[in-house]
Amino acid sequence: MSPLLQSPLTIEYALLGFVRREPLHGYEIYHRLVGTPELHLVWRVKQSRLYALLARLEDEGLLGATHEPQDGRPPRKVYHLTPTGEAAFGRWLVAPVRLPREMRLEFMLKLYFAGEEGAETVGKLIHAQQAVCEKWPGMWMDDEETAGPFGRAVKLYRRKHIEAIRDWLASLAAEHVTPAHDSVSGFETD
Amino acid sequence: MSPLLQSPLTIEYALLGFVRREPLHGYEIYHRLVGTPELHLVWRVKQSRLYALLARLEDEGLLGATHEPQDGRPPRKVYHLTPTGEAAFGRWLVAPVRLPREMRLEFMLKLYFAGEEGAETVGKLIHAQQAVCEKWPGMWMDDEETAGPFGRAVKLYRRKHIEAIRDWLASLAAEHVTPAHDSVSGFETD
DNA sequence: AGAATCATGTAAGGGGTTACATGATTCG
DNA sequence: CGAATCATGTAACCCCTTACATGATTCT
Repeated sequence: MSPLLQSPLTIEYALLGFVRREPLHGYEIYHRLVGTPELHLVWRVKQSRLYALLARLEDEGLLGATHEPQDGRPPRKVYHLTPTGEAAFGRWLVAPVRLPREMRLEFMLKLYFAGEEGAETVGKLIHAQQAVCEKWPGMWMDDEETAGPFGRAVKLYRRKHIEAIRDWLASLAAEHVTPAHDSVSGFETD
Repeated sequence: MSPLLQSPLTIEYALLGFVRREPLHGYEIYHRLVGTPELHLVWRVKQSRLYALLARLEDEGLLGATHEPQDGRPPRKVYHLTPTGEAAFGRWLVAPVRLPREMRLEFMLKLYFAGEEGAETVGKLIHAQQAVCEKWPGMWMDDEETAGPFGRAVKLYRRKHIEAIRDWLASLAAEHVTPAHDSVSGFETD
C-alpha cells in the first residue's frame, strides 16, 4: 500500500466487480474479460496490463491477495475485495460519468456490473446519469463568443451527441421500470 | 529524419495546417492554438508537448526548420512545410476517420483546416466521411451472438451515436452546398 | 514431437504530463 | 520593483504496449 498514487484509476474500478462475489485469480479474471462477449464488445485489456492493474488495486488497498500454491504450476494469486474496496466499488458503480465521452466505455462498464447487482442498482445508476446529462448542453454552449460556421458546427455536433445519449438513457429507463406487479429484475434476468 | 517511428502521429498532422500558408515558429503556433477560441474548444495542447510534436514532425521530414537569431532572445525556430509534408497534409485533410470516436477531435480538426482551404475541400471531406459512416453500423452489428439486455443496450447506444453523426454530417452537407449562383465559400467566409 | 494451456510476471521502449531552467525585455 | 512576455526546451515521472521468460501439463 504505497502512500501516493496520482493517476485517476477510474474505469479500473470495474475490475473490482469481478471479485465482489467470489475471490478470483488474475488469470481467471482475464479469461472472463475476454470470454464474455458482451464485455469484450466494450473493454479489451491486455493480459500484462491486467496484472499491473490488479497489483495497483492491491497497492491502493482495494484488493487483498492470498497465494494458493499448486504443484507443477506457479501459485495462484487470489484476489478478494477488502472492505475499503467494497465501499469504493459501491460508490463507483452508481456514480455518473462527468463527460459525454466517458459514456462509451466507463458508463457501459458501470451498467454491466449494475446489471449483475439487480434492477434497483441499475435504476439508481441511470437516474444519476440522467441528472448529470441534463446539465450538459449548458457546459459548453453558454459562451456565445465562439461564433462562425466552424464553432456552430462543433456545438451542433455536441448537442446532437448529448441528445442521442439522453434518448438512449430514457429508453433504458423506460425498458427498465419495474412495475409493481413485475418481479424485481436486473440485467441478468432476461 | 530518423528511420523508424512507430507511433501513429495522426491528429498531429493538424499542426501542419498552421504552417502551410506561412512559416511559423513554435511559440507563435502555440499562441494561435490557444488564442483561437474555435480551435481551443476542440483541441488543447500543452506548450511542452507542442514543441515535442513539432520536433517529431521535423524528424519525420514533414517540417523543415530554419533558425532566426534575435538579440536578447533565444533564436526562433521557424518551421515550414516540406514537399513531403505538403503532400501528407493534403492527404490527411480529406481522409475520413475510421471510428466514430475519432469524430470528436480528429474530424473536427480536419474540418477546421478544410474550411480554411475553401468550400471544395470541405465538401470532399464531408462526402468522404459520409461514405465511411454508411458502413459503420454493420461493423459491430453483424454478429448477433451478443444477445442479452446489456449487449442490446450497447448496440443501441452505438446505433444512436452513429445516427447522430450521420444527421450532423447531412446538415453540414446541406448547409454547405454551393449553389451555382452563390460564390464559392469555405468556412472562413462567414 | 510440437503446440497450446496454465499462471504468473519482467524488461524495454515509447509517449504524455508536470515542473523547472534560461535570460533579457516590457508592463503596471 | 515585481510580474508577465518572449522563446525555447530538458528532466523526471508515470503509464501503456510489445515482447519475452518460466516450466510443467495436456492436447493433436
